[in-house]
Amino acid sequence: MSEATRKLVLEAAEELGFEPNRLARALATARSQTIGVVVHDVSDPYFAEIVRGLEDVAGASQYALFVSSSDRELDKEVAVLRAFVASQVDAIVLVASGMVGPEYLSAVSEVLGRFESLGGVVVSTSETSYPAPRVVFDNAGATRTMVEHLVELGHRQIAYLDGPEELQVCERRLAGFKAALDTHGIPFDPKLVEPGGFSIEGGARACARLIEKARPTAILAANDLMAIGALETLGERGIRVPEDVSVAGFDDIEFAAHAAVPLTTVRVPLAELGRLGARLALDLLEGRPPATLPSAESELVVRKSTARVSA
Amino acid sequence: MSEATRKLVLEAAEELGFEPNRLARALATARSQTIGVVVHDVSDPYFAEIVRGLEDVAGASQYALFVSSSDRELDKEVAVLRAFVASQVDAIVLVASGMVGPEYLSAVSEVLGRFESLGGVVVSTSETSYPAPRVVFDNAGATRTMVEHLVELGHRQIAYLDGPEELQVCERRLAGFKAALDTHGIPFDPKLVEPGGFSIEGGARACARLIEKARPTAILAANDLMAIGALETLGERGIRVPEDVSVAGFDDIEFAAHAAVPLTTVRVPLAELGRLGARLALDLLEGRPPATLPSAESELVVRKSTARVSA
DNA sequence: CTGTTAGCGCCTTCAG
DNA sequence: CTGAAGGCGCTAACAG
Repeated sequence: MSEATRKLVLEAAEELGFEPNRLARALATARSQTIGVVVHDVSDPYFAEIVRGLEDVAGASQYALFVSSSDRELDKEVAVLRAFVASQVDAIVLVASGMVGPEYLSAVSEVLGRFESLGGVVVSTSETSYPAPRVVFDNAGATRTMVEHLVELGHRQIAYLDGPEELQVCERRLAGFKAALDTHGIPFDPKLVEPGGFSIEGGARACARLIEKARPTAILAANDLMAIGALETLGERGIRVPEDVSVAGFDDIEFAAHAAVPLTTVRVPLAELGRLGARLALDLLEGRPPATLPSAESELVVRKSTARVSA
Repeated sequence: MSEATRKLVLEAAEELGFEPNRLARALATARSQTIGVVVHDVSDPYFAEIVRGLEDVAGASQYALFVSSSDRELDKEVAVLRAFVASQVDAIVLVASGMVGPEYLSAVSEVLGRFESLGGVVVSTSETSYPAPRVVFDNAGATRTMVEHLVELGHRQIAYLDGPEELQVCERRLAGFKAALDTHGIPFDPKLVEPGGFSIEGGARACARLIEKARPTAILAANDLMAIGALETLGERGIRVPEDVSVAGFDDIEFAAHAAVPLTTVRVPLAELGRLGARLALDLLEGRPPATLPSAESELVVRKSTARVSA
């Protein structure tokens, strides 16, 4: 075939919008240019923002993203992971926090171990016991920072609205909470901890249960969604925020600044977490030395929902 | 091979967690069990909720979802669509609203037309000029309902915070706005329309520009995000909602109920839109007669941000 | 009805 | 350097 013909063919292909079949290419090269992303729930702004970050850098390198929600159920998570490996994704990103307990690790290891031994890359942007390279975020430390803010405002009766206790991220956040109390000589009172779902509704209910049995001067929620739910419950009861009780969130989802009372919270750079996670996965895939321990820093964001303790 | 051997192999496969290679299967069968979803921005709660709905029903039928954001840019959208067809997705779901103008239709048709002529299925859950089977939602009608609510409260100076004018969904919503004014004998005043980005920030700015030049008694935003932005701007200016001015949103994203002032809005059943879209795509893929014109109904949700006009 | 074979579209190898 | 051939893992069509 002459050079001229070659050009003609290429042009014709271009004109006809011909696109090489990625499936066939993937089968031949054992590279699908595809990354599987497991989240707990895509419609949760926390995950949605991370996915966006992932998409931005993965997309720039022509990787397509499979996104699936596990609903914080081990079975679903395993099913999703299985589907990813069956689809020959090049990498899997664990955005969904791992679960506490040995069943999680063993179930997940069974799938991911095989995946990795076949050359698959696994990275994590969350707290998980599965030993994968990860983007580090200090959940415990960030929680301590928040507690410190509350303590500085004079609070000592600090309640904690915990998320789903089976999540490792909740364990870490709770650990930070306890540690902070400890360093400030505040005894830990289990009655001041109330778990609930990681949602507005969950936070609202947990808060309702909490104020039935205790009267804290401050309430720290395990995430912004729960804090927003707390705001709602408090509002219904005529308890003013921050005059009667301070409320703090965690994550700084976009909406935190626009809640009924603008939320004091800890900023977690979600999109950045996603970007770093994707970069880490790409580096590993292309055999580049990954950026030295990619880590995302938190930042205390003080808004209107916390104030000096009154009386 | 004997029956016994067969069983043994199957068991062994099960034990080893063997999963057939979906890529190879896809190549052989020309069915990838994969659906491409184009949204404007996954981190926007509007799209995140729709994607969740899509995922739920597609996942139940073992379809995996590619999700990509176009950022409301034609070039990106075309690139995303091309990538989807190159990936041999079985169906493409247009969640991202189409754009006004002939370039959109021709650019998108070039890719999608080829895709369809090769047996691909295209469906839409949004306003788009591309002639694909779709889940119907009456944007104009829902907007009229909202305007009617405002009119019943005595408002006649109604401003409209429009979204990105190049979006077809905005065109529809604006058309509904104008039509409603017309049926109530309220002259349409272009000064009372201010466009902005479909975001909190965009709404905040548009609202700021608006109140520089006009004093409406009610402000209707093209979506909840913009309405939330308007709430912010109004709050900064000391303008009370709903006492001084009523504000209404559109979509009823989860946060609408928890905004600084709980938003009166129009509920768009987002997750349902996604579910219907996925079902439509699946029906078409499996050659089933699709549900008769799948359509999603809106509902007026009156909360605290709108009130009878004062004075 | 089981067992074999060709081929999906591409890439990589090897020969020319 | 260009061109032909084999194979990626699977399924469909076929022969036995």
